[in-house]
Amino acid sequence: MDKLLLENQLCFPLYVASKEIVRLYTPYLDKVDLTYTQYITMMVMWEVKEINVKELGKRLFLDSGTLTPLLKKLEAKGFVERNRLSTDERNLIVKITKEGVSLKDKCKDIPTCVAGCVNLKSEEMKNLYNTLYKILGNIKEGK
Amino acid sequence: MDKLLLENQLCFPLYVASKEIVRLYTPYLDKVDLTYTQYITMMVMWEVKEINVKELGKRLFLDSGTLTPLLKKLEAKGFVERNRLSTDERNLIVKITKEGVSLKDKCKDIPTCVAGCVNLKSEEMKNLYNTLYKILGNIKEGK
DNA sequence: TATAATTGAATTGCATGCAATCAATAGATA
DNA sequence: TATCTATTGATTGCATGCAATTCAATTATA
Repeated sequence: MDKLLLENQLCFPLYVASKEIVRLYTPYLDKVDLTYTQYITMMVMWEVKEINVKELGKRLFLDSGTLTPLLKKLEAKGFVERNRLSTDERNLIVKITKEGVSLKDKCKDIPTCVAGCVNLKSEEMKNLYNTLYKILGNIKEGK
Repeated sequence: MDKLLLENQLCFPLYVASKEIVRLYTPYLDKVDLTYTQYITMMVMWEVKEINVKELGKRLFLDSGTLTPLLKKLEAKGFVERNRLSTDERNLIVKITKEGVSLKDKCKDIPTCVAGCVNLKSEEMKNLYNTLYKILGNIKEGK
């Protein structure tokens, strides 16, 4: 078997599926003025309300090079506030605003819409979910 | 269940796993002076030897906005040649060079190295592969 | 034949991603 | 206290991705 044949790759369909699903989100996210990365960032904000950049990056698997400009844009849109922690000025605290909180309601139908396009059975979704987190665990372990 | 909770997303681990695996490739690809996108492009070239941009884009799920600059870089590195088709000058034909062919041998151990880090059982890999291609099929169908 | 429609690349502009580096600050230690 | 080290964001530079637009070549059609 040729291991350098595209159709024998596992990473390639993963890479493509990721991009294609993000693309599925685009028309829905456009309506609420978010990009996909901004959307998953808001998910964390809806959950925690307040967090510093470091911890946010850990949850999203993103570094400050991506997050800093992204958070400035979310701030410009009025969904979050950015302030230094007075007791340690190195820490930038991101805090959700009222507008940010109310944005969640406008997003409530998005997951169902996208899931419809992906159209997997519940069992397949669970297996996929578990396998992906297993991969992430294995990669982290290997570091 | 809160459908807007990050841990309830299926797309998110897909998105992260894709990025993390691409990151695993990076140190190996650096040694052969390729990026991940250039690498999968070369996989197609190793297989077909000659192809136009349109068809290449279909195989890789990439458009000319990504491929045009990428192919110019591969040309600058000497791995491919770019020439217009004389019978229809709209078509740009990408052709692999001798250097491009011999590059394959330098890449032969990369898939095994990366697979080692991902570290899934053969059965899980097969299931994942099938599920991902099913998703791609479903998305294409929904269009 | 002249015009319109189509096709295939290239270009442009915006949003990531991420490695590497820098700057500021806090904490530890001599 | 003064200095060294570690931590945390911000910045920079490069490589995508991709939608939208433009451009050139070709094909279809009146």
